[in-house]
Amino acid sequence: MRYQKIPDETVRRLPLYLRALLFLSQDLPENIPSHKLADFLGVNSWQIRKDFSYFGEFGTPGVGYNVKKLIKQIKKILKLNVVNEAALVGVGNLGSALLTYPGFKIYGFDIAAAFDNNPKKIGKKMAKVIVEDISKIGLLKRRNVKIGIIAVPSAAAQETADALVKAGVKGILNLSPHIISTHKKIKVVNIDIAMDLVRLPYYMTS
Amino acid sequence: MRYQKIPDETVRRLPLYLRALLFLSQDLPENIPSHKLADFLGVNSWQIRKDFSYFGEFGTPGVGYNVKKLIKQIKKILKLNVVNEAALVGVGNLGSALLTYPGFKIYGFDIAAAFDNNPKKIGKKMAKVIVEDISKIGLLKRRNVKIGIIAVPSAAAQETADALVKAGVKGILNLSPHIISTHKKIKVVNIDIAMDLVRLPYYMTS
DNA sequence: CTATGTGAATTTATTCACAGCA
DNA sequence: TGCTGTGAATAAATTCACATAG
Repeated sequence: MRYQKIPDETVRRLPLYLRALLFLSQDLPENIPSHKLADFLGVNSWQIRKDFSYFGEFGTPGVGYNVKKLIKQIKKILKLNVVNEAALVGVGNLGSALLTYPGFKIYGFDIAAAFDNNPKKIGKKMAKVIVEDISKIGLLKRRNVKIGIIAVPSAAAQETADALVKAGVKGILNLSPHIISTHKKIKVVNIDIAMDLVRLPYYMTS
Repeated sequence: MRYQKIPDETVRRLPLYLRALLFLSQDLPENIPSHKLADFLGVNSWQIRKDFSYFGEFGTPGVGYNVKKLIKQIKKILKLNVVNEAALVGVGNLGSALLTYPGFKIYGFDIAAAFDNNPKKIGKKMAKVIVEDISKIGLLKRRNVKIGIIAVPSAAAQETADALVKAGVKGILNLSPHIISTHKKIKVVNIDIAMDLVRLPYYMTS
């Protein structure tokens, strides 16, 4: 099973496993069996074992998985074993929330730059970064930042994406409701909270 | 095909179709063929036709789909044809972003109440609502609010969920990274931006 | 002719069940 | 005995190809 394509669904779940393991590792024995992790996450144990099996064997029968080793492995698979620097564009409410959110660090993420077009915001220090003028976005190339986060109003999303790609960014998290188009080598992940909110009534009983 | 279970994946895509149609309907002819909508969304036309086919036939061969009728249908399917009132808990950066986000309205959503435990915020008017003390959350029952949005710090997520459910809420959008457990009749949708961000390095080339 | 709607084929993902290791 | 790892079975979703409607 070791050398085959990893299902997309498995890749989607790995971050969830990682988050759970990082949380549980605070006060946990050295090893965790798949069913314990499964219970915590509300999924099935065979799902977890199957997912892990795509990457090789890092569990011990009768014992479980070594938590530290497992965390290390998942980080390696997801390429989180190095620090990933990201640039934020748009320091509104949402952007500010991201800047001040301390939770990215444990995944090896660091928002290393922030841009805005509002003169009132430019130059201000937020969290650890100083907000820069959007026109300076090209500097990302030199700084070797490969990830961009779009938190600008819808109407500016496409041009922001273009500017990010031009600045050498290879992956984009688009938080605007606008669909952006890029070269297909660029990986784009979209989050529109409205899209998830809107699904609730369909599933709600009564 | 008309009377069978609707695939979850189809339900997940319906809001995307709706968003695109609402956007396109601004300056569009009366009808749109599936391939036009598909191009706009970057998906395949047969996917769209298949998805729509689960709900009945509302297209016209040789012409396409009547945009207005289609919007109406999708809204009806998703139960968005009535106003859905939601309550926000936690008026930090993220909560504020949601409160001031005007985009929910077109989906029939209205954040009708906001709660916080910070005395400095209680009583303040934000967007259209006045922030109330978290202890007043029980009043939602009387106001018939069925949807809750959790935007509080991780550590308070579970107690917030419990309070919301006690107040009669049937659907929860959990924006905290904490996994909340509720009665299984309650529909919970989780968004953790970190989980999506973290997936980028895996897919990025070079 | 154009575009829908859908059975059938294919691909992908989930679930099961159990051999085999510690 | 307890738990992993995985082939095999099942289920679900996607893709195709085309009959059919306007």
